[in-house]
Amino acid sequence: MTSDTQLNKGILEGCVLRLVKTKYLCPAEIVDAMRTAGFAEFSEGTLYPMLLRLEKEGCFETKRQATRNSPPKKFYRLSESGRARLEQFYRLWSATAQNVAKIFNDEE
Amino acid sequence: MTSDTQLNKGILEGCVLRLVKTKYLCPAEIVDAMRTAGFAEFSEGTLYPMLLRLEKEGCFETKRQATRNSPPKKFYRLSESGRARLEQFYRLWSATAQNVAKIFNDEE
DNA sequence: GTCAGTTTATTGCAATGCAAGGAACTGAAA
DNA sequence: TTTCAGTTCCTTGCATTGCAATAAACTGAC
Repeated sequence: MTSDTQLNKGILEGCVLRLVKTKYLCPAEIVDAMRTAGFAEFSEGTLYPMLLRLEKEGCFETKRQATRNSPPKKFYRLSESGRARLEQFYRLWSATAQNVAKIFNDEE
Repeated sequence: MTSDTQLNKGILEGCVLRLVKTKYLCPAEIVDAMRTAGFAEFSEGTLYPMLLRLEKEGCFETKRQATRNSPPKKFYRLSESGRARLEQFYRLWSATAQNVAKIFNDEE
């Protein structure tokens, strides 16, 4: 495990929550969006356990959709409880980013 | 463990490295500075293991100073190798912060 | 029915925050 | 000298999450 991974803890989850805030996305679309945003290494090995965890906690509404040539895809969108969690994350993220800025922008 | 804790992973370490970039600080001073910056819950239970870890990896120059009424204090300042680690953290932090901004500032 | 391709799911490990508790050092009091 | 209180330093153990690796399940085509 690289030390890069540690910094991601909590952040990736917050971003995924944000991505499905208003529209249903399937895992492949989430991975795409994360990579496009700059999380180039974001993988399904990270996403699936995360989705399962969050779903167990009631953060999603899900639906399945048939496809050609593969098992039906599962789509995720934020539930009410997920929305609360997203807001909590963003508050914490904003505060943390400000704290870091304070420390790094200090003179000397 | 609260979920808050996860977001801190890696970030606290980067901040501590920054604090001792140019001057020797003892643990109590580091805790003070972290709390002042907004990490209100930052504790010695977090700091000491971190200092030991980073010292083992050669990130610090240290010195001891006698005190009244207590064991000698230990002071920490960044070494060359610590400086490299600090820079690596900050690059990663900046990139990550930008990625998060991309995801959260997207329309809709 | 078997096979290849795609999607979903599971298992296990590594790293770090942090609580809890303990050890060590000092000066003063007894 | 011994004990005590105060302060500082250190250690142990657990919880959480990212992520690699692997397996399972579903589908259409041959």
